[in-house]
This record gives sequence, C-alpha cells and structure tokens, in this order.
Amino acid sequence: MLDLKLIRENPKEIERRLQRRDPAISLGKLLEYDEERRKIIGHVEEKKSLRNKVSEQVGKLKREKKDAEAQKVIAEMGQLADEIKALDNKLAQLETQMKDILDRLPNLPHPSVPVSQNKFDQKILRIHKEKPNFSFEPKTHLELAETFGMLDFPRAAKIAGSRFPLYRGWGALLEMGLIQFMFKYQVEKNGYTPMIPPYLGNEESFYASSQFPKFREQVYEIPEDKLFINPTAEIVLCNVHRDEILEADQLPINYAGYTACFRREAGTYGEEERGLIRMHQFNKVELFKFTKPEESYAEHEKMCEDAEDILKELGIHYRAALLPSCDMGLAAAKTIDLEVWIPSQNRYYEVSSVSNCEDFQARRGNIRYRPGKDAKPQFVHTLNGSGLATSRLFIAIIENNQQPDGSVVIPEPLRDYVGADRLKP
RNA sequence: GGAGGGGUACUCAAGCGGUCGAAGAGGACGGAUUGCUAAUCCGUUGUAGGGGCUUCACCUCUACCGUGGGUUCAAAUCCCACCCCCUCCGCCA
Repeated sequence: MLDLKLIRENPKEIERRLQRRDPAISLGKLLEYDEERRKIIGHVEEKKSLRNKVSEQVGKLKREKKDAEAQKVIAEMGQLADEIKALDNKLAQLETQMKDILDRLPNLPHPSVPVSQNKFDQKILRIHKEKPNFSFEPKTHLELAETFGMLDFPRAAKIAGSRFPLYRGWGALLEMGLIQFMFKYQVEKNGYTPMIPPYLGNEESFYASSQFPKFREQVYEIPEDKLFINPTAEIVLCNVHRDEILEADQLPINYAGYTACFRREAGTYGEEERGLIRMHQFNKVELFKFTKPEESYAEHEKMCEDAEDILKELGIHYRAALLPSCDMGLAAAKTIDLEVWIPSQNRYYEVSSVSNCEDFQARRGNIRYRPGKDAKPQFVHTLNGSGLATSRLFIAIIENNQQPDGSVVIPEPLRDYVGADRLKP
C-alpha cells in the first residue's frame, strides 16, 4: 500500500509514476474522497470534543448530587449523539471507498525499471552458459517423463483433476532431491534461516502481503475455516513479522522457506503450457528478506545472485531479465526474473521472480523496525524471490541433460538425492 | 467437538459506568551520586488521524484497553457476536 500522505502531498507526481505501470490509473477520486473525509473529521471531532466536555460536567454534577441540573444538561445534549453517529457513518463509508482504491493501487516503480506497456520489453541483464546444442531432436519433458515413468498425469487427474502432478519413481526422487538441495544450499551457503511455515493463512495475512483483494480469485479457499491455501511462501513468510517492531541489529532477516504452492490459475491455458509448465500445485523454496530501507537494493542484488547460484550449480543455461513497468506484481517496485531454457519449446520460462517491495507490504502488515535507541519505528523493506520453483526446474533439468542415446544425466549436486548418475531408458 | 480460565501500553499487572490514556512494578532512556560494578534518588517513556503553526520544535483536538456491533449524556468497565491463547475431557497423524 502506498502512503496516503505521500499521495496527498504530490498527487501529480505520484499519478505520473503510477501511470508508467498502467496509463489508466487515476488518483482523482481518491483525492476527492480524502478532501471530503478531512472536512468531516473536522466537524465530527468538534462535536465529540463538546460531548466529552458535557459528559465530564454531568459526571461532576452527579457527584455533587445536583441531579436536577444534570438532567437539564443531558436534555440539552439533544441530538448531538445522533449527529455524531451520522458523521461517523459517513466517515466510515468514505474510508471504505478510499481503501478500496488504495488497496488496488500498485507500488511505484523504481527509477531503474524500464517503462513500457509491452511485457516483452524486458532488459536482459545477464546470460549464463550457452544454449545447449543438440545433435538430435530433443524430446519434450513429457516424452522423457513417460520413458522413465516419472509422472502420471492421468491418475493425477483421476485423483484431483487436471494440472495436478503425480510424481513417481525417478520423478519423485528427482523432485524431492531438488527441494532438499535448494533448501540446504540457501541455508548453508547463503546463510538463510530455514523455515517450514503453515500452508494455510488467514485473511489478514493474505491482505498484508498484497495478495488480497486484487488476486483473490487465484487462491484456493477453505470457507468453513476462513482460511486460504498458500500460493507462494512469500505470503506466509511476509507475515512472520506482521505487527512487530524489529531491532535494527536484527536486520537483515533472511528466510528460506519450503512449501508446496497451490494456485487456481483461473483463466490460464494454452497449448504450450502442457505438462508441468503451469500447475495447480508445485513446490518452491522461497527466499524472503526484511531489510533496512537504505540496504534493500543491495540485498535485492544479493538475493538474485543467491537464486542464480542454484542454476549455476545445476549447470543450466538461463538469463536474468529486468521486468518492464507493466509486468511487475502489485507490490513490487523492481523485479528481476530468472528464466531457464526449455529446449523442446525453444524458449525461456520463468523459474524465479526476485522482487523488492520496498515498504509496500510492510505498510500493510505494519512491519517496522527501530532505527536507533530513541528513534521512531519505521517500515522495513521486504524482498522475496523464488529460490527456486521446482516443477519448471524439473523440466529444464531433464530436457537440457538428455543425451543422444536417450538417457538423462543427473546434475552432480542431485546425484546423492536421486541415487543415480544417469537415467537410462 | 465439550467444560472452564484469560486477552489492558515494550513486558508483567491493577482497574469492572464518570476525576482512566489508564495505578503499580520491571525494562529502556536522560540526570544526580559514585574508585569499578552494583545499589539509591529524580525525571522521561505509546501509536494513528485531524487542525493550528508552519516544517524536521511546539500547541490543540479526536481515536485506540483482542475484533466488530449495541446500550448510555458518558464504556477498559454493561449487553451481543466473533477471533486468539491457556487448562481439562473427547478424537487423532
């Protein structure tokens, strides 16, 4: 959430900056409501002040046993209570309307973010390794998985429906190995604190991380218990320190959290997205940081490198891309995507999205820190990044490592977990 | 799921219709004293939103005692609903 005060003080500038993301954004209504709200606050507080004074007087009279006089004063109060109630209602209504607008406004893009309304206008920052060259027609991950009995989509569909995975055999071992390898790597090599958070969260948590209200329809819901199923550990990890005041020397806090992730993916489909590309359920190791504002961009770079470490260790060709203004998530001020090469589709797919949300989530979740001994608490900056999402990584690994003889070489770091160096048909 | 207890400021905790933004203790901070440490004494110690004034000072008002409603001239205090925590029972990986 943006700071309303900031909007009020520089409406034109903020609007211009928001329009870099979406030219349709306008702050007119919000400012209008805000002005009316402040006017009403003036009135209602004046009346409340009067009410408080009179009430105090009544109390005094009653104590002095001047009941008759007290009754008279009470009668004089007349409709004051009703007026206050009416104004309070109007105020609540205005505030709801403002919140509706404010809750859906995205974060301000960082100055380094390319301004474009075309999501393909990303800036390629780095490319690691060469595109693999195959002397044969590379098989798709579905074909490979079939050969090795790694995935069983028909039965997964029978159990849960389409777009749910059933890993089996080598597939299950590889998937589990990947998770363990990534989790352990971020903890041991990059110093993150390992976390296994709840897979379900409440309304407040989803609001604080900015998933709600705008992206509610992407989330599975359990209405009887008013709980929602984790679509990314970003949400649950963000809420670890909700409504807390952290000490400056605790920061930065670095968490690596493993969860399964569940997304409804309503309205998304496509021939390209067959197999494991876009699932209702997938596994992810998520990196999350709470930092001081002045350190967040350095930490953003670091987090990106931490995620890239995994791809380097696995020896996969990938690129890091700075997203243009139109393509970032609501809370992000700056996002770098890591995209792996998928040979069978001759294109890159996102396996990680590393974002600096600055104080956008912290403001909603009231996550603060104390900069100095006597200093006032300030909002922290929050950062999140996949480190990484497995199902697409799974595809990249088996497709990129297939050999002319039809076998698949298991990357060195995963061999102990899988219990094999190579899968043979 | 059933029964009981409880949620008050940084922490603990009193208050159960008016003088309560809230006693007391601890902590933290500032000061005094001090050979060091400790102890003692004095003082300070919330957040948010309006307005004044104008800016990083200050004054003033309003709101906040788990959350949301209600009663009342007046609610931390009474009523209703909900949430969370603890104990016991039941169930259970």
